[in-house]
This record gives sequence, C-alpha cells and structure tokens, in this order.
Amino acid sequence: MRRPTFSVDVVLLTPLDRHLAVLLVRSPEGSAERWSLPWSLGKATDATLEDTASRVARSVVTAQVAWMDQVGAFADSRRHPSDAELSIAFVGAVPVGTLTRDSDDSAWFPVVELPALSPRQRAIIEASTDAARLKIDSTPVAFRLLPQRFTLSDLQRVYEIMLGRRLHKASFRRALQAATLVEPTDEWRSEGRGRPAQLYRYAPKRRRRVRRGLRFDGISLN
Amino acid sequence: MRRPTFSVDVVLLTPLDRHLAVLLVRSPEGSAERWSLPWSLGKATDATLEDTASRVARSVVTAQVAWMDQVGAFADSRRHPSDAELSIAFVGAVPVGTLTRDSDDSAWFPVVELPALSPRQRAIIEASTDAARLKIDSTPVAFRLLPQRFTLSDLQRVYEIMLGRRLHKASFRRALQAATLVEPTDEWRSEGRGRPAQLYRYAPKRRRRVRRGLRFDGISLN
DNA sequence: TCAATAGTGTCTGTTAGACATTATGGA
DNA sequence: TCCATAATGTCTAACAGACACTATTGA
Repeated sequence: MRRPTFSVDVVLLTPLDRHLAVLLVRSPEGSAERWSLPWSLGKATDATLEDTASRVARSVVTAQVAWMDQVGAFADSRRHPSDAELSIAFVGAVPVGTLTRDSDDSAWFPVVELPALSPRQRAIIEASTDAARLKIDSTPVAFRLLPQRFTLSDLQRVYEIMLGRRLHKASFRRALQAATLVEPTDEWRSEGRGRPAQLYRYAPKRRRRVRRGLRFDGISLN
Repeated sequence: MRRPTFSVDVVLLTPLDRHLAVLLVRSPEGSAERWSLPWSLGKATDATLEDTASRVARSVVTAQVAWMDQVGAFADSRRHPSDAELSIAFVGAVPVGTLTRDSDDSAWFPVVELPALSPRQRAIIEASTDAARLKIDSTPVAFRLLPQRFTLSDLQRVYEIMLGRRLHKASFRRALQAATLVEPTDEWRSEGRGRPAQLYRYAPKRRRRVRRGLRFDGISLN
C-alpha cells in the first residue's frame, strides 16, 4: 500500500471555563494514543489546503469557525496517526460554548492538560496556540467568539483566555473605546451578584492608524 | 513518471543598496520563467525540512545565514518549477554584501522589481517578506546582517530596509540604549563627508522585560 | 566657508498601569 | 447590611516623535 503524502491537521480552540481548550477526537481502536487532532488527507474535491482544513473543521463542530490560519508544515520524524510523512497544520477558533458534533468521540481539552498525543501533534498544538495569540492580538477576531450582545467583562475574559495573561480593566476599556470597535446597547444583564453589566455589540468604525514605533522591548534575546 | 510530492523553497533576503533584495536562480532552459526561487526536493539525508532548507541555502551562498524560519505550505493550484503539488517555504537573511555562489546563474533582485516568476513563488515571496519583518521586529537578528563592528547609522539602515519604513533617529538610539544591546568601541569610521561615526559591537546584556500592554491600535479591521 | 553626516538635549502628546472611588445589584 | 461586580476618574512613569542644536569631518 502506498504511503499517504501529507495530512491536514486542524487545531480548533475555544475559551472553556477559564482556560483555552482544544478539540480532540478519539483515535481508532488499537492506536497507541487514545486521542488525536482531527485531520484528513486531501481529497480531489478540495481545491486548496484551506478547503481541506475547513472540511475537517465542519466535520467536528457545527458552529461557524471565527477564523482559520495555516500554522505551517510539520515533518519531524515523529509518529503521526495518519502515517503521513508531512502534516500541514491549521489553527482556528470557535465561539464560546460550541459543542462538538460527536460528544462520544470528540471532546474539548484544556491545553494545559492534554492527554497522550503523538509528538508531532503536540508540537502542532504548541505552535498553534502561539499563532492564535498573535492573531487575537492583531485582528478583532475575539468578537466572533461571543454572541451578538456581550458585556465588556465577557470580552475581556475572552482576550485573557486567548492571550494567556491578565489584562488591566481600565486600560482594556480605554483601548477599546479608542479603537471604536464596540457600541453600547440599551440592555443590561444581571449575572448573580454585583452590579449588572451593560451589553455591547461589535460595531467597528473607521480606523485610527497611529503607527507607533519601534520597540526593542519585545526582543527576546538569544 | 511519478509526480514529486513537495518542494522546499527558500527565500533568502539581504539589504542591497537601499532596498530589500531576494536571491533568485536561473531556471533550466525551456522554462516559461527565466528565474525562480532556489528549491529542492527532500533527500534521504535530510532529517528535517529545516535541513533541506539549510542545504538549499548553502548551495546558493557561502555566507552564514543569519536565521531561517518556515513560512508555511503553499499548495494553490498554481504552477511551480518543481511540478510539485506542494511547496514548503522558508525565509532567511544573509549579511549585507553577501555574494551569490554562482554569479552567472543566480542574482539578487529588489523585491519591488521582481522578474516573471511562477505565481506560487510570487506568493511565497510576499508571505516571506512579511514574516521577515515580524522576525526583525521581535528578535535581534539585524545584528547578524552586519560585520562585528558597525555604526548606528548602518544598523538603522538595516532596520529600515528590512522593515520597509523610515525610523526616527533619536528614538532608534534611545530604544537601542534602553535595550542594552550594543556597546561602543573606541574606533571611529569616516565615510566620505560628514563627522565620523563611532563603531559599536553587538553585546546584549540582560533583558528589561516591561511587558507593555494590549494595543487595539495594530488591529486591521475587516 | 559650506555641505553633509553624527550625535544629543528638550519638549510634548499619548498611553499603560496603578489606585481610588462611585454605582448598583443580590444575598 | 455586606459583598461582589461594573464603570469611571485621576495620577504617574514611560516613551515616540518633533525639533533644534552642537560636533566634526571633507570639499
């Protein structure tokens, strides 16, 4: 039997409770690992790699994928469930509360508590969460992970989970205001104790391109 | 004849004159395009994709490659010189003044004046220059594109060429000082007219992690 | 002397983050 | 009433960018 050339592996992320979670599917019986990333080999009906990745994503969740990006090609000599020598990885995110299609054979796992996985897929998840953080940081995709109406605390929580760090509340709101990305509605929501929060909706206005400079800060020396 | 599975394409960049340049090699006679990116199919002696990319890089320049990163997999239905259905792209940079190994069959082209290329390779170059800007911005690789001793104007020029935009002189030097990445030597260099410039060397001290916040600025709305 | 480049000092507007305070509900 | 959460105002340190100025060479 001819060996498959490459697989397309999909890392679907979602904020779950207070952590970032990744969707895994149950491996066929007899595999060394019980779980794996959803993947597929390319089909003739897929014109592009993106098409293949979208098909894989649709096969495991019903919800709309907020965005999807290619992460790269992984070809270390490590074992992979498809037996392919090469895996092209994609990362995407789905809205808060998205359920898996098949609750028996797929589940969300916090990225900090992953089960045994093939080493290559573990590397893929690592690179994918990094890519997701960059994406969240540079484009307004967080809004697509929430319902139409959301509180600013909801939004901040999504950012914090995706970025993996706490944010300053006042700064968060100021930055949001300056970017004119959201609009208050006249609805409020009471959530247990505490003052009810105003609901907002995503309503991006025009850009304020500021283009602020060079930062040697971010440099990670080697 | 069986169709090759995938190629590894390498985008080597260097600052040339006032522009960013990419190394292209002459295509075999009879190709539709005269030039192409250097590429190779994987060999049994290559343990990883990175090894293949390094081998390709070494085959076209003698100089040390300052760094190399994978850009991604490109598989649009576009034509590629290797006839491979898939190309894995890598981007790297070589020091200012690096010559091509074979001056007859390879040459530096400013990225703004590329010759006819296969559409896939054109897309690869586009994505690679973006990746290179990110890299330059976030890690101190610019220093590896200069000789041991360099002037701050040299360094700023490298940054400007790689980033594709002008930088503010005073801010550039302040940021550099704050990051404690360079150290003045007691040498000066006179370059035609004007006051001679002091020579510096790369001497990174420890980091000052400041971790300054969330910026909705950078968001590119869609 | 002039032209060109190197290198610095000062000022200002912006903003991240700290801190404090008020507002408003549920328990 | 107490407590938890929402929302906002003020202050400060950091910093990017503008501007101006001095320094030092070759032509």
